[in-house]
Amino acid sequence: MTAVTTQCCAPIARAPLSEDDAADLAVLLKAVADPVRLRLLSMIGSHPGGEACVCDLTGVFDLTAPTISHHLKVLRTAGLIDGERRGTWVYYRIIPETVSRLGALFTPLAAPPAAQSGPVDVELLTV
Amino acid sequence: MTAVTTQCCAPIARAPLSEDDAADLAVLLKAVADPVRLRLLSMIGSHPGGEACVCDLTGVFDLTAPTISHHLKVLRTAGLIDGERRGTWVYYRIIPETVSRLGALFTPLAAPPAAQSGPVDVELLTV
DNA sequence: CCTTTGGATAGAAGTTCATCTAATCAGGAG
DNA sequence: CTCCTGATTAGATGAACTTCTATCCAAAGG
Repeated sequence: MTAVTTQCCAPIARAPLSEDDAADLAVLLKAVADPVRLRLLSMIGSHPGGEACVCDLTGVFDLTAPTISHHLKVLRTAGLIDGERRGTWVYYRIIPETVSRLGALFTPLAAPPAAQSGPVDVELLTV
Repeated sequence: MTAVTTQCCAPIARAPLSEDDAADLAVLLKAVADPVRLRLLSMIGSHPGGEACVCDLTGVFDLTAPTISHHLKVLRTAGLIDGERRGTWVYYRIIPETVSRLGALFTPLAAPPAAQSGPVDVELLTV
């Protein structure tokens, strides 16, 4: 266990964020701060096999294919998903490291109403 | 323990998000998807006593007071912070429940490179 | 080769958002 | 009461974002 142990606050509430870190994280958060992209991310992540074809995604929304393509590109540019063409179709899958980076920002606030049974060990990411 | 136990994926990667849930969460995420608001949140949360006066916040940024006030209002409207006037000054503090709701969305993806020692119990929030 | 289908790119239109200046509200101090 | 300071509200402006249509690229089949 190489992590720093804490039982208090989320990283975001433990020390002031630097200007650079805040700018970095804002880019990442902006990528997921959209209903369509949030649903795309969850559809890709929960798809059997861990990956989803674009053709599985376009039909679900009331949007044109280029719009879906645009949103996938935003997620991809942010490093949240990765895509690969195999033959005719393109498959996307989640990049867990980036997703967990978001979670680590807000999570270790522990349980606010009823505290967890024991102290929670938290990786202190360098963002 | 009334929670569902899992050792796999973040909630966002476990089941497709409904349209309504995605819209709700996008509003919350949009509130934190800004460098200034991210820093405001972390400055308020990490301030001694758990609360910060607006006067502590305005000087740090290269922005006018009304702009800071606007950002604080966005955070407040989203339910991430709460403010109270005491005499001359207004003090803001974090609402941990809302912050942890964000963390719960992305976190339980476990440790991607090296798995945690044991399975992690995760509250399955209804969002 | 030509055609068809899946997907991405280019550019435009409408909307949302961050920021400013100016004006307003709330408490204290003289 | 009047003035000063802390903070918010109102309105305007310019940039960024979401979505569209039209076009283009890539792979597979006839």
